[in-house]
Amino acid sequence: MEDRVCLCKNIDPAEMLNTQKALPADDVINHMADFFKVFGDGTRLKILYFLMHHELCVADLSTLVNMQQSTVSHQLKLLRLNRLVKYRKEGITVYYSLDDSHVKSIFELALLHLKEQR
Amino acid sequence: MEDRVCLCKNIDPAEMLNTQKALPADDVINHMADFFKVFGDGTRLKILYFLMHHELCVADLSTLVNMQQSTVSHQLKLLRLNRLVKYRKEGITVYYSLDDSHVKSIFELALLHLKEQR
DNA sequence: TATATATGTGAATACGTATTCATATATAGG
DNA sequence: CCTATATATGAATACGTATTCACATATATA
Repeated sequence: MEDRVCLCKNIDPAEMLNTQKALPADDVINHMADFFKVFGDGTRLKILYFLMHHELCVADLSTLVNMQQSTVSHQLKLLRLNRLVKYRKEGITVYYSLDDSHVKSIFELALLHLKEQR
Repeated sequence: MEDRVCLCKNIDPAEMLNTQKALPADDVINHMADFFKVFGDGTRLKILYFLMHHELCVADLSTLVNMQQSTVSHQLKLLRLNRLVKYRKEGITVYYSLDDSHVKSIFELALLHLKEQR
């Protein structure tokens, strides 16, 4: 980039500085991006969708999403790391369930957006 | 996958079928995933954030996000295709603005989620 | 028409990531 | 202890994608 502070073609430099200062810090932005990335995959969306209705073990989940158990395990790990799901062990099987109250609202917003397009 | 309809380790086969039927169609799921993918990138998040506050031309946007104009143009195209931003041409310069009422709510939900983690 | 400026775009590149395979780990039962 | 079952995980692979570079396009102005 140039070594000027601001190119300011069309808005007031002072206002631009204020706008820039109001931007969330880079790590916040990155966390947000990571959060949305989790929702940016069909398999994970399906998993989350099913977990909105049931607590489910890995085997049943992999049947429902029609993917290999290994794939589902990998994705569940990602969902766990992002604290969207939690699990409970019962003997040999592991039951997963939602661990975030916002998942449903987020789904609904996305569907709203899609509906408003032709 | 196996040629059985359902492995049904732990939930009732009938209920599983119902759950499976209630899942949005694959193309809806894919559209949702694509929608979230758009938010899954820091540069685009910043662009959207700035457009929440101002209508802005490409040059000013690229200054604000501190990225090359070419990069910003590419990302704006993606945002346009997903109908998240609209533009207005004035002579030689192009002004972008938000084209979706849900962007703000979506940002807020993400921030809520992040706040609730340690 | 020639030039300058703002934006858009195709190709190349480097990096991320979803899936699969093979295998490891953990646990229950004999 | 041995076996079967459920889940987790590392390596490999194939594919997607964010960015940059170089250049094209469009528009205003001299």
